[in-house]
Amino acid sequence: MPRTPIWKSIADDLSGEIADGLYLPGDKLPTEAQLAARFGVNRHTVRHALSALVEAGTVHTRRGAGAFVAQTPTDYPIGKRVRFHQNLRAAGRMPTRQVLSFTTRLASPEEREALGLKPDDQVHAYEGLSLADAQPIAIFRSVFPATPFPDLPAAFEASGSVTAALKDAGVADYTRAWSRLTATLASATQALHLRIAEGDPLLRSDGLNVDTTGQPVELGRTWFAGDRVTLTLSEED
Amino acid sequence: MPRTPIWKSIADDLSGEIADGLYLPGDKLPTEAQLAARFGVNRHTVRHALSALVEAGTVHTRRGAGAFVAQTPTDYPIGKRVRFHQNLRAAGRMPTRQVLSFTTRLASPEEREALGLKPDDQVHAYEGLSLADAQPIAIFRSVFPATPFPDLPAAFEASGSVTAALKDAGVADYTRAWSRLTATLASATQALHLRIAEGDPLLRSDGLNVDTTGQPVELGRTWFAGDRVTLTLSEED
DNA sequence: CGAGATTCCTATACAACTAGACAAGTGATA
DNA sequence: TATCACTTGTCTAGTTGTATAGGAATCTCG
Repeated sequence: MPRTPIWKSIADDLSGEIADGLYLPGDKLPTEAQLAARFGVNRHTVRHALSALVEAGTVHTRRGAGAFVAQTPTDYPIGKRVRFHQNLRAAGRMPTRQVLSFTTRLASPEEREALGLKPDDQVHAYEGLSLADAQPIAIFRSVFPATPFPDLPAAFEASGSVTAALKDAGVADYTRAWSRLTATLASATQALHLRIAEGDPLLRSDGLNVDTTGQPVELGRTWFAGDRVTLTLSEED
Repeated sequence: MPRTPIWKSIADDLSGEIADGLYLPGDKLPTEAQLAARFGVNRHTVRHALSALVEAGTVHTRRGAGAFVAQTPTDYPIGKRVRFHQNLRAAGRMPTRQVLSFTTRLASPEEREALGLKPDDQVHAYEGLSLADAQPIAIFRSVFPATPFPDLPAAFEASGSVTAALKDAGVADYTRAWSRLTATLASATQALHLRIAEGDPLLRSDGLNVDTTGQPVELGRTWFAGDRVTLTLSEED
């Protein structure tokens, strides 16, 4: 008669309470010490239970911060040609962008090459997180040449939107000059942002946007969480 | 879970950006608070990373003023990697291929779905390696419906080329109906074929080819070695 | 049955990270 | 000059991650 392990019963209890809505997605669970006290077991036993929930995708943990109820993990289809947001909206997801940083700095050699800049030229670098239903989907970094758009940071500050800020700067429309795709592994910080493990696969998409006159406007690089995202290309787009 | 401490990963990121010339000697780095926001960590973690850079002599800090790139920055060696650029459109028609297997079997549910087959329908499965400069670039698996092409194996045996064999079967031309891209990790066997390490990143491309009448001809799946290959999307794709 | 291996759980210690608060120093401005 | 917002330095406290060690129950196989 195989007795059910305590950690399993704890895991069942917790996932039941989560399913009952006792803890909503994003909520913090009690600390391991509190749970250990509540169930009258060692912290390690609680950890075993929690790691089972992490494995199942029910919760996700952040060292030093706590364990949090995860959003429902699903696969997000993303079209290439269509705008990222509209695509997710169509799929019934709530798309969000979270700004991580917006700085002005010197351009790297690769950025100079792609944007056609001179050695001392500066760029605006915009980094952020793309989320769907509060689930991180991708990390992006956009780089804009600073010379043609000196007021971009201010305009971005005011409107909170890059597209709006670009419009203010006179760029009504732009098109994709090229896209390049490759696969990489998540670094520790990338994994942290995307709430995945270090070494998980990422789909990296690089692209250059140019205005109607062919002048480079934006050099973008996006890292998609490989196990959450599928990039779809269809002939119709 | 994080094999690499986050502070170390941050330190690597920052020293890489300094090496890339984003910040020149004497330049001020973003404030600890800004970096903490960008990397999504606590300020203490950023401080840990910065103190490692100070230790290494890359930057120096002044209380109340900021962190500055040291005058004698240690430029670090850039590993020159040869990257193979591959157009997604042409991906199915690589010059040098190595046949791993050519079998006829029942279709899987996914294959039935994509090719529009009935439960008992059979398919020809063609697996192989794509090579460039005698180096394995990708693993591919193509699946053809057996009913329209009963003689494909024989024709392939004779000509050694799938395109030629298809032509014999009356398919003069075909086009790509859709492509789906995602990132995965290399399994042990995949790693062996591609001569990479298990757990290295792979770029997985799924695609369906249809003939001029819209009839499915080939369902393909290709795993590109992420370290070696960049997929380029032209505007027509 | 019995010995060894495996699983389950406890216990301890330390490293990594978060959180908040306050002191000390800088730089710009009135 | 005095002030004030901002930045770095330091401190305390709490939480999760990992490593090690060991005891007890259970499973496996000769």
